[in-house]
Amino acid sequence: MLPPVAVTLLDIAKDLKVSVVTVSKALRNQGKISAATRKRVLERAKELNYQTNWVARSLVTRRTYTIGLLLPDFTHPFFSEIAKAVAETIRPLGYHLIVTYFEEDAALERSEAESLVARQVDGLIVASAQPADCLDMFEDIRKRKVPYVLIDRPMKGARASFVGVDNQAIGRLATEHLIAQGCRHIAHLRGPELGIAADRLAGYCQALLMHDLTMPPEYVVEALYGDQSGYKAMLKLLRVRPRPDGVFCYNDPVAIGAMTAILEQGLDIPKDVAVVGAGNVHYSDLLSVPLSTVDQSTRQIGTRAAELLLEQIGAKRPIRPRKILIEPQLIARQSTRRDLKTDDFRTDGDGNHLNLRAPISASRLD
Amino acid sequence: MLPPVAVTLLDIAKDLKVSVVTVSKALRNQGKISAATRKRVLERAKELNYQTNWVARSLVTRRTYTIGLLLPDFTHPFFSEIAKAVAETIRPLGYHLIVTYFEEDAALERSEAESLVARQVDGLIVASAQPADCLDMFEDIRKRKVPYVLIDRPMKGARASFVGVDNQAIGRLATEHLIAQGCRHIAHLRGPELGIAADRLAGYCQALLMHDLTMPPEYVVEALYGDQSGYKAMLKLLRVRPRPDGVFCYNDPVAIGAMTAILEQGLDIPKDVAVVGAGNVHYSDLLSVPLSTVDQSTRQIGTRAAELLLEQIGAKRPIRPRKILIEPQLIARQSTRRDLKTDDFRTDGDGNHLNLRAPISASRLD
DNA sequence: CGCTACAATGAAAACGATTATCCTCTGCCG
DNA sequence: CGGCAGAGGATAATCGTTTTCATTGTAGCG
Repeated sequence: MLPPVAVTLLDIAKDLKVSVVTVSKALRNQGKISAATRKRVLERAKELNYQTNWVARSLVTRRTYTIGLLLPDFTHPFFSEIAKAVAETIRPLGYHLIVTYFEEDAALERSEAESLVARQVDGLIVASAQPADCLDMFEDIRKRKVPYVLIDRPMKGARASFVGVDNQAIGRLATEHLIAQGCRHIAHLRGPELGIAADRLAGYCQALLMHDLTMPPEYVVEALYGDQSGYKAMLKLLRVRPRPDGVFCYNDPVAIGAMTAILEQGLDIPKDVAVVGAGNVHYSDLLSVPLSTVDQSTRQIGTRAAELLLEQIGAKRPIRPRKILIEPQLIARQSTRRDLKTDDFRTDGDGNHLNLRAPISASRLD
Repeated sequence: MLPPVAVTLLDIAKDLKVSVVTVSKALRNQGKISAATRKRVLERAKELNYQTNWVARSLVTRRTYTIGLLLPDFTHPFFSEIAKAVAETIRPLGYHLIVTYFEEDAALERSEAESLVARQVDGLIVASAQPADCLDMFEDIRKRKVPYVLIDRPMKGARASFVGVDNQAIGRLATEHLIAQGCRHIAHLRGPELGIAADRLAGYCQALLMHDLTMPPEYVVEALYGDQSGYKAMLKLLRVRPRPDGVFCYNDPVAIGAMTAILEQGLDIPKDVAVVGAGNVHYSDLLSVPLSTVDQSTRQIGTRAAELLLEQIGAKRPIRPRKILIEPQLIARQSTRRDLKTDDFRTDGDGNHLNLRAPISASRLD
């Protein structure tokens, strides 16, 4: 029977009549140790089922091999995919993830950040909801010399690396796709977040300009995040004349709401109105009309952020912050492609996009 | 300017010309300390922006205030909801969550469990993929005296508390609902997992028996997890005569695949074939035919598991393991209710089930 | 043989807290 | 005046590692 509490270096040392130092070195295969004693130590350690006490080790090495992930909500598929990608990237190096969410509550976010720092995480990845003028949280973190990387939501003034999508490109891609499909009256249901929504709007405008299309101001209607608001905004939009024949929606949920409204009015998608969303939420191809969307390579955001962070953690001196914008990709489905019928999608047999149990990202790995 | 590295108790102590112990006691408001010095300490600590070094504290208290969450995949909405519920429950007590996933890889699961234990987590919540006969992982954990709670997938022989759904009740509820809707030829697309799928199948049989209905063996077809397999299995099922007029599917993805197959054959849902799934995956009401399903109160699983674990952590002696089965709830939507049309659902205006950004669980809190 | 060089090991001092124990006042009472 | 109690605080030990540096022992070499 093994001892009731965990085996320590000292136990092994006494057992072998050597010093703790020797055992420690042997186990880490570091420093000068004869092959013979090393072998003895390793064997005995295995027999006793020794496991490193990471708390003790961390105290002296000042490395916990944990990184903190601070998210608005890890239930949201966008963030949970990021979390997974991060975890996947850091795992081979022995890192673990402490995740927290703060539900868009800036105060909670600050206290959680502090708490993670107190736990001595080696680094932090944050999708922050701090108001634009409020940088003290980041100042605090910087003072504590904890490396951190921002994702998804850029923060002006926070001197840290950032990884996100090129939101302007999203707007551009979506709008250009509608144009290519023959739409000439293209509207936009814009989102509420200043930064992101503004960029997508800018991309939309840019694309229109490049094709010498101009739209009346009523063509841009503010929606919020969810489909309810998309539904309402779309109803408003459908009363505008000339009626739009294409809509670029801030995100997929908004697009879903918009589609509901359109169908309810007895109009056809995409014949009467074509719809593009953004985000490629993983069920968007299971809807009654599979939704065209712009994929934001969610996994890549996580992966790149993790890589950047690890690089910073490994570095002696702080590294110059970098800004990485992932290029989005258009995914055309039935809600915009007038040449296709439902069944072409439902049974396209590539076997990926219908499989919910497989890693959701399987069809999007790059 | 604050010191470049973190402030320690010693810094405060020297500053105030008292001992570290005094500072420590003052900050924790414990032991005998005069109100005056306590106040002085607190003030100075705040000024210097002192933060507890949790690693150091953990080393001596043997408490890390972290709990490990070991999941097959936290990208899956079922598990990410659980994770959130757990996090929410433990947060008020100062606990944090270290999450890992193992993608149904039993070996990876074992190594991750070991790793979490080495990190001295105070407890563990596991949705295990260990084969039924393989308990050594749990034995190891028990030997290390780390409390743990199993969720979702029961493990015979692991002497630990378990929280999950009553899968048999799921089968019963779903089948009885179909019967109540007038179906008389009720088939089942069963899942692959022995434990869970078997229970749901048993519930299905039980319900049939109680209503004196008997089915030919061809009415039970094995599907796997995903919608691809549901699609194929349903095609097979549709060739059986008499053709089923109701199907209970192992889970929502399978049901979605099945619906695709049914619609493709030119049949009507629910008129020709009614469909029930299980799980209430959060987009099941956005499908072309909103899917009736059995809700498994995912949040409750997380909450109860966390409560059980905390109780165990707080206890001096190990607590007798408990088994908690959450009662599932039927959610009738259009795929079974012949009295309703699509629009009744699409615009039912309760505002919750359409809102994807709001906490997904908002409509399911109990 | 004496000296250097190096390989293998160990002793002691961190790391930053907590816990148990011990000391020193002060005030009070008989 | 002696003794005692208790409040308030200090000292020392501990948690399980790593790190730095000193101490061996052994071999190589002129």
